[in-house]
Amino acid sequence: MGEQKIRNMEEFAALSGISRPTVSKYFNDPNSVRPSTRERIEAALEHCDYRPNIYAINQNRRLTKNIGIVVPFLADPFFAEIARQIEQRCIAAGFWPILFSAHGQQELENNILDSLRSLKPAGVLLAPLGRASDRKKVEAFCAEVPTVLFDSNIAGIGEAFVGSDNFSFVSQSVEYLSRTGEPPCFFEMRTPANPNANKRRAAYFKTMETLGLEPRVIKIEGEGWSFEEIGRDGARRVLEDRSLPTNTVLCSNDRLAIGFLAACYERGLRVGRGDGCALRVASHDDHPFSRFTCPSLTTVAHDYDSVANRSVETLFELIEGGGRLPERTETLFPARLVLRASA
Amino acid sequence: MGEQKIRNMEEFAALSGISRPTVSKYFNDPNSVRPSTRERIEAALEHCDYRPNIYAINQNRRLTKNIGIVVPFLADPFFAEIARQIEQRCIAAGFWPILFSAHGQQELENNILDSLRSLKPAGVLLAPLGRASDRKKVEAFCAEVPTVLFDSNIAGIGEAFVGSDNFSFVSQSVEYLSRTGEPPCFFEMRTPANPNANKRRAAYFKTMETLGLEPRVIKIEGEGWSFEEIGRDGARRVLEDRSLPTNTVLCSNDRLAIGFLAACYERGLRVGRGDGCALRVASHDDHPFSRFTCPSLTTVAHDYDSVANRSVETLFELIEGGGRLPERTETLFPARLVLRASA
DNA sequence: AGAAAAACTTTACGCGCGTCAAGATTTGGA
DNA sequence: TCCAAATCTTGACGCGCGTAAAGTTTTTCT
Repeated sequence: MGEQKIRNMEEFAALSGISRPTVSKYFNDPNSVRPSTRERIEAALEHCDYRPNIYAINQNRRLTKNIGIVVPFLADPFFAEIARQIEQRCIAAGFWPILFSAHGQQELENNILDSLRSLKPAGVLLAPLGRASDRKKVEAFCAEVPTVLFDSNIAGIGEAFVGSDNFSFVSQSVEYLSRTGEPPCFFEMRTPANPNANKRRAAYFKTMETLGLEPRVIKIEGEGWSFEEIGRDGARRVLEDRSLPTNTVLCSNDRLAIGFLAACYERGLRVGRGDGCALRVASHDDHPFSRFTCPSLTTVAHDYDSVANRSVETLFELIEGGGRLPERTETLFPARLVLRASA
Repeated sequence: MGEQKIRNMEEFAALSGISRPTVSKYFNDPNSVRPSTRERIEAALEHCDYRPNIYAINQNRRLTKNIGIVVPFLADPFFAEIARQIEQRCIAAGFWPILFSAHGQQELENNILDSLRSLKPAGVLLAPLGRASDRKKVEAFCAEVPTVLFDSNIAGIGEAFVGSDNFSFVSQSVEYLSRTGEPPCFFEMRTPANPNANKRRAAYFKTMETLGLEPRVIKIEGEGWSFEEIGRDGARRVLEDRSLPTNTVLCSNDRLAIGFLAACYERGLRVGRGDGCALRVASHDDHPFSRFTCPSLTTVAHDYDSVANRSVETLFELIEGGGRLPERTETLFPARLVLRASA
């Protein structure tokens, strides 16, 4: 291969002995041509590495095969991991995924949406920043481009939402902790970036009420996406003040918990469920690093696979349906308690 | 804005009262037209949100404004962070960065290179997988597309390399550790994924020799990019066997060290430089999580900023030079020792 | 074997923009 | 004020491919 220099489909068609429109048909769907024709084209492809010009292709299609994937913060391995899974599924389905991260900034999220408009994607999978999102711009975008939201919901925006069931997360952690020791207080940011945090707080109240226990929430200061640092600094203060109402802390998410554990370690507080332990700490997300914390973190896991799968499936349905779904569905997957050493 | 529906540059030109070729000129470089003309065009842009069709643009350019960014493993926050910095610099310079991750797999890296060829990028910033890379394919790619390697070097491939100076990393850590306690043994994977690991081992030998100390290397088993797990499992074995030759361990990189610390914690070994500590552990990279380990990790930091900056600058020079540089340069930035609690 | 169906070839146009050439207009400087 | 330089307009072609229409060949099925 690589002998000839083919400049366009015309030349390639001549080389293969098949007419250009048929070759074009082949590249759109290899199964749409007769097997014997397909063989001749593929034989020709062995002799040169011709590939159709994607810009010319996309210019003449109303819709491209591009799929935009937008996450709020790619430096969080949680998003990197789910983006990876989504990416692979799009490729397997013959689409061209393009990954974007807003890096926690509204301005960047807006720029990404603008870029995506230019790309004329067949569809977009969007995990919005949440509180920091420019709601109107996201809404306007979703009205133009077939979009499925994932991870973080914005009511009424996008053709569908797929995510994890925050109530399932929190009810499991709260029930487990209450059953095996002191009921937990809830440790979170005062102004969380992500709307899931609000749902988790609500679920905490609800579950504590159901169990007949008194809820206690600790709100810490901090802005942005440096959750570990915010969690550590907040924990330092709480431990300094000795203001923890219980010996059991349920963090809103694993990244805060990672910071909490760091603060505990600094103060020489032993965390875990053993006898010599001063505290139990648990959390939610099953962050990729949570199995390597000290102690390893008891948490509640997202069903990554299902969320990625269903997000992509829903987007494909949306694309096949011409960009609209009969109604906006919200799919929530239950979580799974992961017992480790910290609680 | 958003009143009119503009379908192409022809219509937009009519609306703005400027001829289409001049409008085209404006979009290629707003400063290439007379200020009064620019104002009229930009006034028209207020009334409608016209943007040129990028596919039509790129079809008629030999080179696009795209820049490919390829990293080996995006779920590693180190790469996410450096990709972010590179991305922002490209955008600031008017380019379109497109981010790809090989997710540790050769097949994916090859696919990415194929995709990039189709994108006709102005240039590519490539951090190759390293040992797992398909050397010939990477070489063939770099011969076609102006490419700057970063982070991980492959001798002779690409127009330039920009990365960190592994000798600087290791000499600083070894000297510090030897000066303040027992000299370190070197903890690494037997078959490291990344060529930097080999350079670090060599630097360890060299530095130990210079200091007149006997080098001791611990090689652990494991394949792939789950370094934390590999490090933890390797450490478990070493601690179980009591086969550590010294009380000071220098890990090849932070992710191995994170696993090492987890294993120490499991066994109740106190890590740090204090009196009650059984072990000192240090490492290299200043991974974003290394400040939140227990104890926080003494490490040697990449000069992220300089590496990102110089990579991008070098690529821009390459692009301006028409895709070739006078000679292949290798730029190595020194590292910076970061003292924390673990050593 | 014959006819209908399927797949192909030929021819041609259009997509939206880059870019060139020739001529008209505006600008800046003496 | 006048001229050269800079900038603009007009008109036209080409990029590589999608896609439609009309006619031809091949396949499939009875």
